[in-house]
Amino acid sequence: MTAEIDRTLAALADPTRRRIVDVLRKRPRRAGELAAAFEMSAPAMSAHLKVLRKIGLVEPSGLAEDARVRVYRLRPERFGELRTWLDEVEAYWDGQQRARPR
Amino acid sequence: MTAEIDRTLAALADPTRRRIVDVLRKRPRRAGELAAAFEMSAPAMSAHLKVLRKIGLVEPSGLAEDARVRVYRLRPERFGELRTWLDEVEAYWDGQQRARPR
DNA sequence: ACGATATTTCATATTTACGTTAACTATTAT
DNA sequence: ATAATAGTTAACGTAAATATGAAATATCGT
Repeated sequence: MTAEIDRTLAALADPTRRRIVDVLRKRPRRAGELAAAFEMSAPAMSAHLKVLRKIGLVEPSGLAEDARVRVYRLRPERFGELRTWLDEVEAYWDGQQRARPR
Repeated sequence: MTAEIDRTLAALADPTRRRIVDVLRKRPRRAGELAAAFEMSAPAMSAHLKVLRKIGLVEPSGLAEDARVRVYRLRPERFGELRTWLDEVEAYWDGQQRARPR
C-alpha cells in the first residue's frame, strides 16, 4: 500500500521522531524518559509518540509494574514496506539506466 | 551524516515528491511533463523539483535538444544513506540487536 | 525582431506541523 | 482520603510548507 509508505515517511520526516527511533533501537524507553532525553515537554513527546504509534513504528509494551508508565518499543518489522520501496528505487540501476560516470 | 538522512526523509515526506521519484524511476521526464501528470501548476512542480534537486535525489540532465526544457532524472545512489539507516533500524530484533546479512 | 514556449522566481494566501501551558485521567503512595 | 506521579488531551500561538497567479529569464520558430 503506497499510502502507508507515505505515512511512514511523514512520520520519520521529523528529526525528533527519527531520533526517537534511533534511541528505541537500543532498548525500549518510558515516555517520560524520552521527553527528558530530548529536553522537550511531555505533551510534545506524547504527540510525537502518537504519530509513530499510529503508523505502528512503535508500540507501548504494557507490561510495566507501574501501570502509569508506558514503555515504548520499536517495531522494526513495520519499516519493511519503506525498505521494499527503497529497494525498488535503487533497482533503477539495473533498469535501462546505466551507472553514472564518477 | 545523519543530517542528510533527515533532509532526505523531509524531501520524500511529501506524497507528490515521493510519486515524482516513482515516475522518474521508469524514465527521465521534462518538468512540464511532470506538472501535467500531477495536474499541478508549473511553479508548484518547480518548487518540488527544487527540493529534490537540492538534496540531490534528482538532477536535470542538461543535454536536451531544446535548451528550454529540463529533463529530470533520478539519482538512485543518493538514496544509499537512507537505506543504510533503514538497515540498522531493522537490525533490531525483539529487544535484541542482531546482525543482518547484506 | 516578434511572439510563443519552457521553466523558474516572486509575492501572497492558506493550511499544516510543532511547541507550550493548563486541564484531565488513571494509578500509586502516605 | 489526599496528594503526588505518569501520561494524554485540549487550547492556542507561531513557524514552515505548499499552492496559486503574475512576472522574469531564456530559447525556439517564423
